[in-house]
Amino acid sequence: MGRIPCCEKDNVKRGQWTPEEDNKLSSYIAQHGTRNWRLIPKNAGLQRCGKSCRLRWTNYLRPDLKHGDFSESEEKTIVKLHSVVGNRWSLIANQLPGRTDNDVKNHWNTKLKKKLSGMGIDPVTHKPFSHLMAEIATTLAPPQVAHLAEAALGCFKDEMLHLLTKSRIDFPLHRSGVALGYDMPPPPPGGNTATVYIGSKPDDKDDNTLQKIKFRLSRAMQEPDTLPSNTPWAMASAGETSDSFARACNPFSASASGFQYGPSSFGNEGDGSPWTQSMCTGSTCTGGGQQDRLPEKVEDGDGEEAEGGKAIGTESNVFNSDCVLWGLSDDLMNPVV
DNA sequence: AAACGTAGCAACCGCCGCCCA
DNA sequence: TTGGGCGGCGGTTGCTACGTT
Repeated sequence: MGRIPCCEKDNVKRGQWTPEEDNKLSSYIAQHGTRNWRLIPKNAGLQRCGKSCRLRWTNYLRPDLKHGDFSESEEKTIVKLHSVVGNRWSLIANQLPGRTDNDVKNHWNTKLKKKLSGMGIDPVTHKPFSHLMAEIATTLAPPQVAHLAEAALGCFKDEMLHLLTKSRIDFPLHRSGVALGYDMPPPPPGGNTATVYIGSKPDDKDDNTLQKIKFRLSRAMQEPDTLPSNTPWAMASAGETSDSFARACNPFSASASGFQYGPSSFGNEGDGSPWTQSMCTGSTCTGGGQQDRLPEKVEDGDGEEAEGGKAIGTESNVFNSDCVLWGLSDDLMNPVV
């Protein structure tokens, strides 16, 4: 069986577009519009697949496209929306005028993911790595916890070493958290520099740092209940001698600035954590079935629930009550615009 | 200066859902 | 009701520029 290819691959050109091709496509679309992508290359005199033309137009040639770096607010929007809808790039791009899904996806994969990881936040679940570990650890018996700690150490060793010793963190940990929409607690004394340098000479610190990480990780795993609440975000001080790693197990606190994850949004499951399963079931918030669908319409003008709402989350529609909490406009919460 | 590694971006691929005959 | 065509989407790949050793 198999699907019929969208065009005869033998006769179509692939790879980079030339300026001539761009001109042909642009001028054809300017005259005739984008009605039938299959016919466009033929009529425009291009030896390209219709799909390729569509992609070139939507991702590059469209006059309303914004080229260049993403602004802080754009990044913030991406992070916000990603935490809700996951990898629904087109949906996210819809909220960023002039940006395409490809742009957003690339920016996420090349920049934002690393930024979040560097902040100790899992870009998939938007939870602090340490909190994830602590959460898992609470379900395990002590011997398993020890194994988990070892395994985690193995998994994250490279990243941690990179972060802690190899190079400077070239984005401001605390402020970047705010910039990305996370509500970041104030930095620890002396740790409020815009660029944080951790460690000086990697070689003589590696072993020592590893030992510290090991110790803190084990402690965090074994004593999740003793973790202080509302303690400062501590990743920036991971190179210090304090129990910063354990403190990092504590997620962000709630405040009025920016968007935030909050217990009220997702139903606190009684562990004192603002994080709940509904937020953390996977990259695309897939709880299964249709749960990852955005509401087609959350509310109409009268505040009356309209039909077609497809909730994200488990019990309640997070969009219904949390627009304000997330600091998102109604437009953002209603992707069908 | 050359080799190698990495990051960023553009483009491709294949699947999916909608529309229409 | 069904099946084909088409556009849209997300994941992945490949190329290029830049940085590091």
